Amino acid sequence: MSTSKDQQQRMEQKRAKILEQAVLLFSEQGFNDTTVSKVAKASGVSFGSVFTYFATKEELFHHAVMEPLEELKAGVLDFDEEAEDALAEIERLVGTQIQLFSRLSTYLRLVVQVIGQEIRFAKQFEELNAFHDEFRKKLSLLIVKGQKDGQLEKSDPLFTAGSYISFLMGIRLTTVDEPDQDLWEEFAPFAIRLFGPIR
Amino acid sequence: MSTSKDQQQRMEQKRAKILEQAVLLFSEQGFNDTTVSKVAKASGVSFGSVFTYFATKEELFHHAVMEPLEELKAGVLDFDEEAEDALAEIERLVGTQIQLFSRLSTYLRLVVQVIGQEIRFAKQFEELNAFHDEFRKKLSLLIVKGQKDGQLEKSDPLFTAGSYISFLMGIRLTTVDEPDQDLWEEFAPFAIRLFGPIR
Amino acid sequence: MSTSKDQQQRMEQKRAKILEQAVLLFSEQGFNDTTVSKVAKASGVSFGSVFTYFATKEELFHHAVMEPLEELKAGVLDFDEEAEDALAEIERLVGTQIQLFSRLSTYLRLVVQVIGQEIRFAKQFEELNAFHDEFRKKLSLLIVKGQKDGQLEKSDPLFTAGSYISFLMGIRLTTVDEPDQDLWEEFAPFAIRLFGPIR
Amino acid sequence: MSTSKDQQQRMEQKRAKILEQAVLLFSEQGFNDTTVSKVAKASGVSFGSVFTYFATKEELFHHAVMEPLEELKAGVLDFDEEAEDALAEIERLVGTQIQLFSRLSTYLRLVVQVIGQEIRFAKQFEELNAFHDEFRKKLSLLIVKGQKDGQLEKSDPLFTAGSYISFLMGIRLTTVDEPDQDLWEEFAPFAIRLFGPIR
DNA sequence: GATGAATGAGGCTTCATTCAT
DNA sequence: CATGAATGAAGCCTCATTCAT
Repeated sequence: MSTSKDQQQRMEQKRAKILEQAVLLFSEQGFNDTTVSKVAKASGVSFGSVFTYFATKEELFHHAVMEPLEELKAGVLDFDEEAEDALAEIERLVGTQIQLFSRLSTYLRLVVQVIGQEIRFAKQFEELNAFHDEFRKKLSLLIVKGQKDGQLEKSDPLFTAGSYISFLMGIRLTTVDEPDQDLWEEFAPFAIRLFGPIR
Repeated sequence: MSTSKDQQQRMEQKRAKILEQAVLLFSEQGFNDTTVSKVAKASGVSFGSVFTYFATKEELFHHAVMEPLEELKAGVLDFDEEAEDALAEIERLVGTQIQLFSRLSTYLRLVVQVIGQEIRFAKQFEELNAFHDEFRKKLSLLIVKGQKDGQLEKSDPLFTAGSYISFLMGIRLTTVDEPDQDLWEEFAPFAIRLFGPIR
Repeated sequence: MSTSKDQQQRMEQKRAKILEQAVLLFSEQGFNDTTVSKVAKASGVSFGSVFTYFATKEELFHHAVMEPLEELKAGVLDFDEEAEDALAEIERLVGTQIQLFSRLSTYLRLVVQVIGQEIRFAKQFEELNAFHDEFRKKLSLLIVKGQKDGQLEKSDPLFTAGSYISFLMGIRLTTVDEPDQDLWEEFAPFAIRLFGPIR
Repeated sequence: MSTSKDQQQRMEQKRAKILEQAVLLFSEQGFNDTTVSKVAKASGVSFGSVFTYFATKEELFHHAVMEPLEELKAGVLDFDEEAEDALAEIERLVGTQIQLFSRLSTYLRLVVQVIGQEIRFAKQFEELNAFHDEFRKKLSLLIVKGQKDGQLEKSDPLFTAGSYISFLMGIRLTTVDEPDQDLWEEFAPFAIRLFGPIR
């Protein structure tokens, strides 16, 4: 065994540290203004070491966008589209997701960059888009149920779901991060309004 | 008289052409990936001429962000916050503004960039933010009236207005531009829901 | 006319100067050890200016190999393959070409590099090889005539021509440039021996 | 006895393997384009191990040039400069040496690199040059004898010997390695012509 | 002795800005 | 005012060498 477990662990941590700082810097300063040197400094790693873990800056960016996506996916898709009480499930899900978006707010700023420049970041955009579609479709099933049960006003379910996602992203875009207070939660009632709850 | 009116007019046109292409390129490729040379080529102007009209690239960007803002401002603030029928005015305004956003969709992509990197583009961000505040405040007056008149459900008027703006920006962010069909209009009913219309 | 003749001429000269120094440095230090910075300094030009004239270092190398080739071609192919007295023509041509090789000795060191690394410099190698073939074929016509006329001993004409060229290149390889005396001319009699002159 | 004979032998083999691959890679790709990592991979040895056997890349190159030189020396100097029948000895020696050059063709490509950049590889060049001189001098003794005995035409013996060596190196330079057929042998008659055999 | 991660110097290339014509 | 060549700072990436395990 050439590399001990210790060694491997330290490398894993280093890689994680680099990625973490990369997400932060990319999200704040964008791809171009985030130099590899800045990432190295922020991670407490030498310039060259960044390339030990990520072959190119492009690849570093790719991983910075992709790896946290898994957590986002898990959190966002964690609802029951066949829930007995559709409206209640929607209310629950909105609360959870707004919290999630608030927590991942740094990462989401990075997502905004990718979406904002689909051509430049085509590869990453495609993946995000696929996830967007998946989410929208699953959510619209729940919406359909709510409408059938008379809990929600009629409206195209896909557009309804899309509106909700746009709203979430829009908040991310227009809300300045304030560490002390959390404004995100205030938006939950409005999110629910988008679904057209009856009563 | 060294510069005739003709000359002046030609220069005015040149400047406009450069700015137009700058907005397009900046919005598609971001600040860094948009080189002065690209702008020159796209505008059919010599490389050096760009600097005749805009002293630095930074200044070019500044004008690209600021000058179209006037049109946006005019369109967005063009409503009567003391309208007799607040809900009707809101419905009208939503329609108008969604059309406006659809039309200025290229420019708004540029706005997204600025908002997404508030630190990098602090100066421009501040101006956009000021406008955001102005819009929010004026709109909330109308919302207050609607709530008083029993046309709208109760909710913090500033947050309501903010939700609406976030929604608009969110659509801009998540909607891929499709030249042939206009999806924007589909979102109008959902925008109105955010205001909590009664009945 | 945006660029005056003067301007154009100065640029032409600058380009020539850069190329000249590039040939010299590439031939002495090889592709990798010749940095663009060295070329710039040697040419009395700023670092960036090299890229005004040659888009990449690779391109600079390409031109350094290709442009002087024309002169070499002209000089080397300047003989009459149907000459009445084939042997006399060969003796003349050997003298001329040895002088030419002596004169172009710097450039030929560069040619040696290309041939020595056919894979690395595949594109340039191919061109040199094509020229090699052309030269060999034309020369072998003259050799055939000399053999028919009983002036030369029998031997495969293509190999004979090839031997002669190898010999020339071999001299270039093994002869250290001595500015004061010219050793090249001493090799002429041996070159002629390769053709197998009778008497 | 910390290192057993077994251990020593394995190390010896490892070293040999590294050197062999180094010769191959240096000859094909040159000094700079041959990275230590490539050599390690080609030798089936870990990256760091290369430095166990050769302190620096420079030293690895030095040994790659120097060690096979011994075999070349032995083969090339293995003739009797006082042979009874000088011409017969020359004919024999040419045959042997052409075979040798054909066999060592990879190594000789490396030699070409060193000669082609005498300044960069001054140290190695000097050694090759010393050998060149030794060979030339010994060979010229045989040539002198052949001329005295009326077997060879008169000509400066040192230049004659030098011409022969240049010819060999020239073939190495201009002949593309073809694994299946051996073109080298075809050049033997021409090599002999350089010595000016009478009859 | 073997391994491969860590380091940072150095090279190519891009590009905003300057300025002579 | 228009043009585009000249400049050099700054960024990404490679790779020889070091060294801890």
